[in-house]
Amino acid sequence: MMSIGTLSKQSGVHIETIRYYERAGVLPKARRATNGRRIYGKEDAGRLAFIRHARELGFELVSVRALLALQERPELSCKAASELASAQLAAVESRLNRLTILRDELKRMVRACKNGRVVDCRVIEALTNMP
Amino acid sequence: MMSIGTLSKQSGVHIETIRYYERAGVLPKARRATNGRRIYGKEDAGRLAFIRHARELGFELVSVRALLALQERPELSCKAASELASAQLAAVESRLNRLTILRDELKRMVRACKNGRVVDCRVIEALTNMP
DNA sequence: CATACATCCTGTAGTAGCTACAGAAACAAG
DNA sequence: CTTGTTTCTGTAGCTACTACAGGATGTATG
Repeated sequence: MMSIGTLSKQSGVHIETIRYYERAGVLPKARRATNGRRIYGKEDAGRLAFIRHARELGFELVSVRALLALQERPELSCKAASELASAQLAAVESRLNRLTILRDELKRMVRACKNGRVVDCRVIEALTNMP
Repeated sequence: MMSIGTLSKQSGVHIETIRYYERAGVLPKARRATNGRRIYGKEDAGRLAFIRHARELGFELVSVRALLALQERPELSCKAASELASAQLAAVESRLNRLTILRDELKRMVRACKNGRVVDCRVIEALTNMP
């Protein structure tokens, strides 16, 4: 049981953003105290942290909702859940591949620099022609 | 040497977005034909594809500019380039870690489903308490 | 109890990064 | 020369926030 301010501090998400997420439907309508203020439990902090990570990883709110749906609809058939998860999995693996390539190129540059050599940066070539 | 339409088809980036990138300064001001239309070379397609990948990976345009700067300023000292690359590298590795965790959880769910078991989804827990 | 200050509320407006459309000019085909 | 496509500039709309304004409520202190 905590206020929106406490939740904000705990999750690192701005108060305004929390209210926005409620409006946008990625957070459920918060329970209200008798004075009208929003009250949250600790599971909300988890959900919020998840949304933040997913957003930072490049998923839009539509995809975040899809991922959250996996968590919150145990009545979903195995098949439906698996299809949802598979689709997200494909997107995640594609990102992973490209991030790995980018990382390797950045690493190469830093390493070359340590050896005192002039760096030639090929981040563009590295990512341009991707599978 | 190609028109904005051809570049758009080749790169998969909308014409309007290409013009927006020029305005936003992630693409250089395009050369113009005598009739005023923009002309591009094939290096522009590469740069554009790179921007698109970087954006999909969750980098904002400010970071994209930083990455592009690495490529396009050979006059940068080894130290400066290395610092720029290191900073981006840290951001990339953080994303890689979280994406890997998310992927493993999605894989686990799909696998459990194949075995006919009811899935319990733990994507939230997986990403909530991250280093 | 009164005053002060923090926290919350709703609502609206601003920002980044696109995306879409309107209206005009230029080009290309028949 | 007409028709249709492409491009131009400019503006308006969209998503996902972010930042206020103005008001109500809560808490701490003299």
